[in-house]
Amino acid sequence: MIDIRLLRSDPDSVKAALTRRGEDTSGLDQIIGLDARQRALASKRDDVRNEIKNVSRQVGGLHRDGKPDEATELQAQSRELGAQEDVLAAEVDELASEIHEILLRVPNLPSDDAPEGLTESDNVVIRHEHWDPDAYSDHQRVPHWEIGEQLGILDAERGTKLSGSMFVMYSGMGATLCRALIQYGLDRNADAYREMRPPTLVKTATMVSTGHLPKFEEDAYHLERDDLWAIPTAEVPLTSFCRDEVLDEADLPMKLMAHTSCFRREAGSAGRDTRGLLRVHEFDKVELLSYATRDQAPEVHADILARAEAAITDLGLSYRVLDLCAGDLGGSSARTFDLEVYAPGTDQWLEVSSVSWFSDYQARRANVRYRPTDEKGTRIVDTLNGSGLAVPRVWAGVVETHRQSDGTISIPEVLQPYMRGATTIG
RNA sequence: GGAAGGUUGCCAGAGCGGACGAAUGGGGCGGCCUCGAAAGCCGUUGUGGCCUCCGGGUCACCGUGGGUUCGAAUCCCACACCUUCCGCCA
Repeated sequence: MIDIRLLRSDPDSVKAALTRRGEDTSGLDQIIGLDARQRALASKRDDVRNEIKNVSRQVGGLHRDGKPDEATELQAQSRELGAQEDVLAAEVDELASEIHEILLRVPNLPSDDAPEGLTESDNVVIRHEHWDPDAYSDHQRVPHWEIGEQLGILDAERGTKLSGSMFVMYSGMGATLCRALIQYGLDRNADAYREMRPPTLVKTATMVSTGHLPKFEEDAYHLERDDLWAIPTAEVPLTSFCRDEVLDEADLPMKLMAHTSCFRREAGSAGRDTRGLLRVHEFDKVELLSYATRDQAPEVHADILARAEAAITDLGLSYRVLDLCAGDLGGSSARTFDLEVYAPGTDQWLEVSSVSWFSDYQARRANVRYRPTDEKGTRIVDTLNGSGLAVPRVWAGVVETHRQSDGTISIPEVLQPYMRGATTIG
């Protein structure tokens, strides 16, 4: 959630920032108007309450002093004030919730550093790593779904039989490779990130905190009977890990990581990139997340990005780094770098990590604060996160990149200890 | 799923209709004492909103949401969560 006080004091800069996203900012004037009315009425309501308190105190005193007649008189007066208060309070509450509803749907202000632009095509490729377009041989030009079928390690048909399209089943060494990637993704970050294993089903409030609700309700699986949501990423439970808590500045930056299943309905993307592992409803991912002060945020952002890159590099994969333009940023993000692995078999760049800085947008929703060591009061933390390793697309990248001329796959050295020492698949 | 008990400030814990934003103890912070420390003594110590002539004023918050009342931490109702027991279960 953006800070309504900023909107109040400097509406033009808020509008300018949101315009960079391509947002329609006409709703903001509505908020400003509602906010002014809300505050005026609230102040009136408080005055009435103050009066009621005073009168009631006097009633108590009169009873003690044995003057019940005078007390009765004052009680009538207070009752009248009470009626006024009810009317005012109802109006204030209604305005407040109206403002809150609108505000929950206003996206974060993009960082000044985020590139100008409105669509995917305006994203800036800031670098390519380990990539040489001419370095690939014909035996690497086989899409992973074909490799998976040839080697019996990916069973798309049965995945569909069990759960429908865009659900997959890994088999044999394919499943082992999944698990290896997960452990590899966790172990290599265990030096600085505390491993967590949060619930995969969460309450509505938990989804609201990250910004996944109410705006993106269609993208999430909802278990109506229990009013629980299947998390689309571990970012959701980890961001709410410290919800409604006040942290010590000394504990920041707090760095957490978790492997979870992730569930996405992918509404509106039917028929797009649906082959193989490019887009699936359920997948595994290792997520890195941090709570930080505003000053610490840039360093943490760089750290998560570096770690995500190193994990891919050590798997022998090529990738590129994108700086997302203002218009292509996720609603909660102020700045995002995407990592895209090059998959030679499908000849596509596959997004495997989104490393984002959310400023205090998510933490204001989640009410995560910290107590600065050298000043009074509390401040809202910043949150940052990124995929340490997203299994299916990395799986695809590994299988296509490391396919050898005999059709087998050579397993990257870093994964071998997690695969019972195996060096090849097939 | 059933039964009982519980939820108060940083922690423990009192309060059970009126001077309670909340006793008392512990902790933290500041000071006195001391070469220094401990002990002791004194003071101080929640969060948030709005307004502010920046001195302060005012409102809200005792699990959450409603209700009763002139007045609710205190009474009533519902719900959530925790603990224990029973049932079920990997």
